[in-house]
Amino acid sequence: MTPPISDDTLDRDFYEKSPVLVVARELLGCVLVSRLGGTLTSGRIVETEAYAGLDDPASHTVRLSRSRARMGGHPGLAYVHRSYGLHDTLNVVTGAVGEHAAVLIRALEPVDGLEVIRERRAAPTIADHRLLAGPGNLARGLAIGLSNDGRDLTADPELHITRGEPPASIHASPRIGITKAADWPWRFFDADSRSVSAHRRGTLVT
DNA sequence: CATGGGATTGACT
DNA sequence: GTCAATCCCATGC
Repeated sequence: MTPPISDDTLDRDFYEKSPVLVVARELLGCVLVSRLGGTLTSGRIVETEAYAGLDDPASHTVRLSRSRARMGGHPGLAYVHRSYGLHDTLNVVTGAVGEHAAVLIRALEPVDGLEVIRERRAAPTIADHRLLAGPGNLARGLAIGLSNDGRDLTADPELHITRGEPPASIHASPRIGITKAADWPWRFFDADSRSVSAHRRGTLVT
């Protein structure tokens, strides 16, 4: 029996806000919960990136048809993308239907299911706090794959996000690994977390 | 149908 | 710091 969605699960109103930068910041400190693969695994979100709609040259929605269909849909739906043929990455659609905005979840601090996460990562020498650092790593650790594209995170017992304590200090920096709009400071991270994926300097936001 | 780029990662110099 | 693995999808012939 899968437990019901809890009261503190982020709802449609949370994801529907604009601009996407606000949602990207507010997701920091929330907890991504997965029961995919039959075991509870979860982590506290410490790093996100915002991708805006058709005016953001770096967003998949301007280039990829599947992304365009997904990101133009309802806020709170998962958009899972395979990157470099190897790694799957998790995004959440935000804003109004047709706005084509999404937030990429880039890093978590492990909370539940550490043993299973470590098995899935097949990385015996990695420190606990680094197991879910990086978008491909967290998807692997929480058993999130391409087949989970389109899940509704506001109503899915197996994949959703719950409210948490916001970080004391949030920094912003340019987004990682993109070539277009590479100077937009749309990556946000918890300045005090050791689980942030890349050690790039940021500027204080809060 | 052939080709090339990409929201990455870990191993290695 | 460099580099290759690997596949989805868009583009062009």
